[in-house]
Amino acid sequence: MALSDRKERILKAVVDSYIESCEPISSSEIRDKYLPELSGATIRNELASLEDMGYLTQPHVSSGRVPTADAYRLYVDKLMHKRKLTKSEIGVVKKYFNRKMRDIDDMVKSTAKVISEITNLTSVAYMDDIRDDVITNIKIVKIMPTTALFIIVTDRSIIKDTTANVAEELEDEYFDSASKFATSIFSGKRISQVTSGKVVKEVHREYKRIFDAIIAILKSYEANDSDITVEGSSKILEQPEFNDLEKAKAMLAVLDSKEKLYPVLKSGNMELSVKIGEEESMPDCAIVTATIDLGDAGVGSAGVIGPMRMDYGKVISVLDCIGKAIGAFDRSDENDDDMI
Amino acid sequence: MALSDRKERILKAVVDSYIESCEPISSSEIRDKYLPELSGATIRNELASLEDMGYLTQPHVSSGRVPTADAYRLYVDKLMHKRKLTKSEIGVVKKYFNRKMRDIDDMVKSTAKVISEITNLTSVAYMDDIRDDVITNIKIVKIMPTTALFIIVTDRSIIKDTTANVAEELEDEYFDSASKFATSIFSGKRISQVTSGKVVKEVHREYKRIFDAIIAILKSYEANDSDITVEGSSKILEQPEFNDLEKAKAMLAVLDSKEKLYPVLKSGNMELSVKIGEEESMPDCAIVTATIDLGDAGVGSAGVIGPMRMDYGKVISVLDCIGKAIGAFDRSDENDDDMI
DNA sequence: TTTTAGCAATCAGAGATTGAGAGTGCTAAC
DNA sequence: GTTAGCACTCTCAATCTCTGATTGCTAAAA
Repeated sequence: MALSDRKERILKAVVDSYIESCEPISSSEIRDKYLPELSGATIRNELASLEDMGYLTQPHVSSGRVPTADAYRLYVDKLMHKRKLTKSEIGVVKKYFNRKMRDIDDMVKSTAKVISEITNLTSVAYMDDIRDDVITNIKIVKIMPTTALFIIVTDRSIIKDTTANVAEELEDEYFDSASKFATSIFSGKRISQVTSGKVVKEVHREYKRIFDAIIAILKSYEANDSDITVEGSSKILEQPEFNDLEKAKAMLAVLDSKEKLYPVLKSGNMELSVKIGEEESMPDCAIVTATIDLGDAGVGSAGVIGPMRMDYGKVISVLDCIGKAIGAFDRSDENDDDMI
Repeated sequence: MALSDRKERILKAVVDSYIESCEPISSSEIRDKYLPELSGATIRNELASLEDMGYLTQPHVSSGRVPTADAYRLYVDKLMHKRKLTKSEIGVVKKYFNRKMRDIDDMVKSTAKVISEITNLTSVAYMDDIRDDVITNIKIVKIMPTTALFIIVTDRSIIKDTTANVAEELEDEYFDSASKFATSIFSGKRISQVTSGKVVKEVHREYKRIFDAIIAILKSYEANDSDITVEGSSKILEQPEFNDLEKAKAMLAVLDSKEKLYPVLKSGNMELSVKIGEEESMPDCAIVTATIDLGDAGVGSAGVIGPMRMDYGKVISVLDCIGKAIGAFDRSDENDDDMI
């Protein structure tokens, strides 16, 4: 059942207004600020009808209307205007990405930080898990008398893991040949194959310990919920809907705990996912995430967590812009004249 | 001016009670629960005297007494009983540390997590900065056609930094000799010396780009305030003193921002530091931190941030216990039979 | 001199009451 | 189908009152 054009305009006015002020809006306010060609009574009739259809509610009988989750859904899918970022906002993005990134972790943290700074919301960023990565190269390097560094390169990321407990008598040459052998065995295999024990079946006497170590390392990196970065969790408190201390507590408890956050984030796997009021652990919240391709560094996701009443147009534009900025960063890096 | 024994007992009763209940305590409650041999009137006289001396205040005239920062100071320094950890608490610590630690970061995060879990307070942990580390070994490894990994080993930690933009034609042998040469130049030098340009003065034509890359990497790791781990920041909201939303916001804003947190934590450099209400950015808070020696992995600090009204005895015991657990972990690691 | 009992005085906090203001739904006219 | 007008409902803030907690002071007792 499609809404009439007038109903849509009124609904959009309600959502726009509520996003801006977080106050229920009255019929007269809609007339004054958005639709002066209609009378208050007409708007009231339409509001009552929209309420019957489930798009609006009233906190109490003598207050204005407030959008429901359904209204936000429709708003995002159909009514909303995307808005362009301002110069200064683009400047902020550039500031964050026009510098040397130390590693993936640095990249993820910067991404979260810039999103939070521009949107003024709590942001999240994380790399996709590495189970489906395909191993391309393994190197083992002795860096201290009894310590070796295992470097496992995949098609999408690089794992560097220090392991102590190396016999002193093993020399560089041993690790060179172990590296070559390990590469020959593991390369082309998915990490999930390796950890499930499907790759190493025969006993490779000489390198058994090395192989065991590699498998142990990969296992420890699987399903790694601790790699979610959350930025600006205190910003959630700036939102009027979380002025209620109990709600604020519940919300922050989820943001604080990667275990609780993991299922909230990892469920959708789309280019752009907008969840509105769908998460039980975060009532009245919306979660907007986008896939971000870091090129060589891997694929991850980033987004924001905020009240349903968030500026979706801005948030989506920001995620879009950051995706592009990271792409540009990747390219500039390759054309850099810092080549060694 | 030393306090009489009776005054100390009364003061200790007030602090103990306030730590437990966060309620102002009245003279009659002190008598009933702590000092039944005294009468209410006598206690009232002493309370008035302690108030004159600056150890107590009254929220309002018909309420009980509340300790001041000075009272907590005296309590920690002199009156407090340290308390032993329970079996189950020690069990929690063991659970966290009896597993393979992936790297320093993993270690720091676990430390923060276990502290927060046991004390039910917000915890922090971080590694000391690396400026004074002495370089012992440098290795450069080609891991992809145009990407090299720089490994810089110091006396206290290991830096692993991926750098793209390597000319394809450079072979393993080149990096082997570059590694050896770099080690010969840099080893024994402090990182601060290298980044301030005091080491590389002559132009080493052949390896200039390599050296520049090393210096750039070290610079990016200096003064690294982003490596503070905060755990359980939402727990601060469980404390009654932060039921005031404005206070909670201010507090969380500091916890959220590593830039603001850095000066709070890095000022004291003692074995055990107890700051009570000394930080402007965190009024009514106490910050307890202890130095934690991770052996090979480096030296760091960990502690808690909470209301002045915290269970100091427990907190200090926990930090102590964790210091020991990490020491034990280090040793067990060395005697492990997983040796390669 | 120190301690204690008793009592008037003080003040916060919880309820109850009130009035103003906001906004609606309904009805009847346009 | 649209609009003006009005009675009705309900929240919110302000005000008041009452109760209970706790003190400091005074004067007597130890």
